[in-house]
Amino acid sequence: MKIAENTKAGSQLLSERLAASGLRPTRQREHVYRILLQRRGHPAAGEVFLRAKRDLPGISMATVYNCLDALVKCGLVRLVVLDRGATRYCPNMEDHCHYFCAECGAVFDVPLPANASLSAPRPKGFKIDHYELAVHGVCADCAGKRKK
Amino acid sequence: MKIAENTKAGSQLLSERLAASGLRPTRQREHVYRILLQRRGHPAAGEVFLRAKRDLPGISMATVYNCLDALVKCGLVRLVVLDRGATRYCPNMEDHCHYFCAECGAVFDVPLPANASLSAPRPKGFKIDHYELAVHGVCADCAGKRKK
DNA sequence: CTAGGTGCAAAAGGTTTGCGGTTAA
DNA sequence: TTAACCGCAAACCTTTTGCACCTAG
Repeated sequence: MKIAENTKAGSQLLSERLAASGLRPTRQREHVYRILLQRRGHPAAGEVFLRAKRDLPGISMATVYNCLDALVKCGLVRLVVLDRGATRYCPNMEDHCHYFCAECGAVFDVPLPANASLSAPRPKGFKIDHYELAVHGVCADCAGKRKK
Repeated sequence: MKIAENTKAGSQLLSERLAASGLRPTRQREHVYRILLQRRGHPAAGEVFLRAKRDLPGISMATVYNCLDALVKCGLVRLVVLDRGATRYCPNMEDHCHYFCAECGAVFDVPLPANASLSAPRPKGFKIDHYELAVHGVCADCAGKRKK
């Protein structure tokens, strides 16, 4: 199933999901969510803030964080941390892993096979919420540049 | 093979590995490495700093970061980021994943099966350096406390 | 001797917090 | 009406940087 990308479907999904978590839909949250959907590449809060300001000149950084947290809380967005730098946000909730280029910081989503599951033993009593698989390395572009 | 834990073997391994990366062995680096080996639980730089000060009262935060980076560079330690909080450091270089309790912040190492490998397609030309698999959830202790 | 490492202090990010004013239900 | 949310600014914490002094090879 494709992620809702047009405005109407996106807004409605957003409202429902927020409501389900006891959160309100607001112009800012809608905007932040749309930015995440449009911009593949897993932007960090700072980049989301800059883009959001284009349409909502008054928006503040604190609000961006509030919106991102709300989206994470209602299950529409995942938080992705890959290095010591800023946290990124990923609106793709399907099972996938992140290929991360340590050189340029690019992130590529790669879907995981439907049957993917962890066969390793788990700590006794540990309640799993979700997995996060990151593959660190160098992307094709950077590998090319490096040779020169 | 067990990780070198006694002082002599540890020091020697450390010297060799540092030298192999063109880095010098120093009292501080040795100390930081030993702290990481002794303290399971993947401490962050701040905690390493506090422990290091007990024996090396003059050590500075900048040096701790320098040491940690040196250890990462020479392949003795891995950097682990799990949330928006501070980066952690893991001296276990065997294939394993991290079970992370979102409630108390505890981290449990779980070895991966020897044949573990990723069957998913990778982005064209991407050169893989290493994987990082994190399982987010709630540990047994916290799950227990939560019920009350 | 000298490149590399250390300690200090200041700065640079990134994220969180408190508070008065605003808004969705 | 009112609890939730916003914008602002300051605080906070982690990490990086510049520089003078020290040390391993």
